[in-house]
Amino acid sequence: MPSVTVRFPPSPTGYLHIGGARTALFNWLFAKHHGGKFLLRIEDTDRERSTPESVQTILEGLTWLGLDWDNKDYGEQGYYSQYAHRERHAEVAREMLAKGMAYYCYCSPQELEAMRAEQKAKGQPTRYDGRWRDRPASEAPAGVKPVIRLKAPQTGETVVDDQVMGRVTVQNTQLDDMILLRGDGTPTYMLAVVVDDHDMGITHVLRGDDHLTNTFRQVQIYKAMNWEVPTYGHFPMILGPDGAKLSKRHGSPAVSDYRDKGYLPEAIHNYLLRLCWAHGDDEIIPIDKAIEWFDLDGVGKSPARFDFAKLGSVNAHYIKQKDDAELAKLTAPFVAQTLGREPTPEQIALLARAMPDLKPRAQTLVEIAQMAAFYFHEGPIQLDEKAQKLMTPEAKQRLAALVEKLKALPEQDWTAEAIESAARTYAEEQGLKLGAVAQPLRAALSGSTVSPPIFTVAAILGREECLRRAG
RNA sequence: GUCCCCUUCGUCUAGAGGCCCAGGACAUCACCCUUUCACGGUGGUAACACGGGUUCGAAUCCCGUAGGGGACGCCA
Repeated sequence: MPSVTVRFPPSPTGYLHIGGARTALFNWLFAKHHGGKFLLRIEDTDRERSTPESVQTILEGLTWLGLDWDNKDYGEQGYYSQYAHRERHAEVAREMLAKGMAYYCYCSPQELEAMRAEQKAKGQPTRYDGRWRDRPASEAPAGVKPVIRLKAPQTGETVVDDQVMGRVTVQNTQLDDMILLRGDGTPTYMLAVVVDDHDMGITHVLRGDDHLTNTFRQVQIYKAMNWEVPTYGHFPMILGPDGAKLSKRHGSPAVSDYRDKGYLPEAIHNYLLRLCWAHGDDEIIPIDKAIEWFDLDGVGKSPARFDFAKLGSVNAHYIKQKDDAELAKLTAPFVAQTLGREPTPEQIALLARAMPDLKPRAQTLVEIAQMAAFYFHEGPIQLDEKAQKLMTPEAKQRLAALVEKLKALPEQDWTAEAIESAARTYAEEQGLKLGAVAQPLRAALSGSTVSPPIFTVAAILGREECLRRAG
């Protein structure tokens, strides 16, 4: 058995959340760092809200991020389904019942609701009052399917030595007798997590700190079963740019949206890694370094806000670093969007050639695609407003004169250097600045006053296409 | 309401009593490079939430206040 086994347990009720991705990443990194295992468990005990589509989305998200789990060969589905183990969960609940660590409670949901309403009205904390703790089953109302509740300790305290938050203590009077098994015989989250974590041999439970208070209840279950309690670590939450919960209002909580916006998985990695975690002054941390450096002592305690500007700059870094041909391939789907059709292999090859001048100008693949759109334009180029303004009669005259010079360049001499040299010579002859010649050419070839270096553009575009556009 | 956690530049963070009148990154501003826009380079603005202690000395330790977040479901 490896010394470290961790898990990522999403509930399949929607997309893969960016916060969930961060949790998955930290677990994955922790496992890799310690030579342990990273397991995936789908928490699908809520049959109402769990969907197979959501499972798919989550699996895709993790795969896109390269967070491969080590139990891919588990069962038919390739992951551990919590629902599939419901019998085991029920068995554990019954075992606790037999040991006197749990009891039947015959309260109806309405009754519990009324109890809470009353407590709230009195300004008391809302907790189950243990009314069925010692009542014999003979007093059970007819027709009610009882739940099984944990007989939790009523005195003393429960302590968690959290690897991130430190030692946290809660008085047992703050906790109540939680439900382990529902009236319909299905396990609650609290029971299922503990049983599965135990059965899967989980050594470290690393998750968002929204689970910190759940931990005390879970520890009580371990104690009742006399099982070894795992090591815990709770990461601070990721908040939206305004400090509120990350939502669709600003940016998005869905990992798939970042892929669709043209972010690279390695950039998401690097950015997420630096939220609540640091290794000195290091900012750009490739995956192998992340594995080497990641550990719980580097995790901070305070929540972090999501900052799109920084994500953008990290993404820009990884774009610049990426191989041109590969980048062209990754950009192709986005080109298809702006183009309205799939780019041809020739167009992708052209994109790769243009890439050295495209990639330092972009933060996302979408931006690359937009910037490259003019390359693929068919028919006459539409000049944007600024370009039109630039095209004064004099500018047109200069362009025409330059085109005449360029016509003298044969196909095999159609290089960026030769074109630039022609433009420079012409500008010098006329006593003009280079820009006075280059800008009209830029407008004619790209339709804009802004583009990658125009002589390179002209070379990539080719003699024929250039003369067509500028002529 | 009860309990738990958190609090260093706008943002992410370094900092584990003297190395800090606080360092890096992003953002921002200026300059340089330059055919446009970027990239890149150089420099600047900018923070220890507040109030008490402890100490020769506190961003670092303790207490309180304020603010933020989380949990209190037969959801996970």
